[in-house]
Amino acid sequence: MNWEKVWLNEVSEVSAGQSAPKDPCFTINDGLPFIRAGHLLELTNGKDLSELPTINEVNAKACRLKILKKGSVIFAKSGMSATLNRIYKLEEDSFYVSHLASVTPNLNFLDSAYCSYFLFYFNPSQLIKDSAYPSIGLSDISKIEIPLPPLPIQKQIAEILDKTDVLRKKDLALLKHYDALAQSLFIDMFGDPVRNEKGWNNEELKKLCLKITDGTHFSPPNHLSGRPYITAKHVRKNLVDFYSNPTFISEEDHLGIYSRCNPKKDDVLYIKDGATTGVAAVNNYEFEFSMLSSLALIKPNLQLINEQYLCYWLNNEYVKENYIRNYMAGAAIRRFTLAKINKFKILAPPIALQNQFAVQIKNIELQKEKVKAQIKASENLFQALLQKMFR
DNA sequence: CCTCGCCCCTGATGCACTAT
DNA sequence: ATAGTGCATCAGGGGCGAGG
Repeated sequence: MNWEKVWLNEVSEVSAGQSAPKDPCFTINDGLPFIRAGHLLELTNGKDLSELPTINEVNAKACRLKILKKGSVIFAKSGMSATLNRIYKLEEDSFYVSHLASVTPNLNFLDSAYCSYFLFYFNPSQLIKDSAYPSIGLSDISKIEIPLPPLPIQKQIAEILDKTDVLRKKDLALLKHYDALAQSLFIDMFGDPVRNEKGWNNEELKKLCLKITDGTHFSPPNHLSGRPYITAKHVRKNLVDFYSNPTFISEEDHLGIYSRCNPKKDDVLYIKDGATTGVAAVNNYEFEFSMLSSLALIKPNLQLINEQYLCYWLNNEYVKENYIRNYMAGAAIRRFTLAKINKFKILAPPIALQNQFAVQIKNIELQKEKVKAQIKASENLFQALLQKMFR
C-alpha cells in the first residue's frame, strides 16, 4: 500500500526535554512521573509509568521541566546503544528531560499508537550523526517521512500490531512471575531464613564445600577466539550468560589458570569484587573456561549442600541483609574476600529436602525457557508485521 | 529562549600491585 | 603461589553553556 508521506512535524509536535538540575525535589505519589533517558530501558521492558519517581507541579516549574501530554511518543535523542531504539508511548502526562525527544501527534491526522509503531519501525537511531558524541537533531526528526493513511486505517494497523505486542508483554510478565515463584518456593520449603523457625543447622560455608577459591589475579590478554574467559559481567542473578558478551583467552593462559581454578558444570560462581558483589549463579555450561579474580568458585559438597539451594541462599535478599552484609568490608568498596566467604554462615536443611527444591527449580527453569521461546516467536511475528505494514 | 555539542561524573569492571 | 587491595579505565547517562 502506497500512502501519501508527510513530514513528521506536519502532523505532530516534535520537541526535546530541558536539562534538569541534579536534584529535582522528587515527591512520592504526588504530581506526575518524571522520566529520564535511563528510564527508557525499564519502561520498554514492562515497568509501569507509575513506578517512576514523581514531581509535583510547583517543583517542576521551579526546575523548568517540560510537561508532555498523554499519547506522546518518546525516545532517546543522544547516548549510546542501550537506550537507542527504545520507543515509548506515554499513557499519562509526564515530565521529561534532555536527551529525550518527544513526538506529540496531532490527533486530527495522526493516531498515537500508529505513530509509535511507525517510529519503532523507522528506528530513529539511524539519524545519528557520525560523530564522537552520537545524537539526533530535532530538525532531522521533524523531517522523518511518515506514511499517512486515513485515521481509521491507522487505527486498524495499530490494533493488529497491538495484538502481537500484548502477547509479548504477557510473556514478559510471566517470566517475572516465575522468578517470584522460585523465591517464594524457597521460603515455603525452608522457612524464613532469618528467624530459622524450622531450626536447621547453621554451618560455615567452608564445611559444606569441597573447594572455595577465585579466578586468576594475573589478567591474561584477550583474544578473538580460544578458551572462554568468564568475569563478573557475565554473572547475573541465577544465570551465567557468556554468549551475550563473549571473551576469550589463549589455550596456554587457560591451562595455567585452570590448574588452580577449575570451574565445572553445576559449580556456583559468586561475584566477590566491585559494585555487583554478592550475585550468585550456578554454572550451566559444559565447556571448560577460565575465570577472573572478581569471581569466586564454590564447589559444593553434594552430600551436604545442593548447588541450587546454595545459589538461592546467596541471592536471597533477607539473607544478604542479615547474614552476608556483616561480612562486607568497608561501606564504600563492595567486596568480599575468600576468607570471609569461607566463614559465611548458612542454614543447611537435610540434603533430600534441598534436592527436592532443586528439582522444582529445574521445572520452573524449563517453563521459563518455553516462555522465552514464545517471546522470541512473538518478536519475530511482530517484526514481520511491522515490515509488512510500513514497507 | 531553545538546541546542539561538548565534556563531566558516576558506577561498573578488572588490571596490577602488595601482602602473606 | 595464593589471596587481598587500590585504583585506572571506560561507557554512557546527564548537566551546562555557547550560539543561533
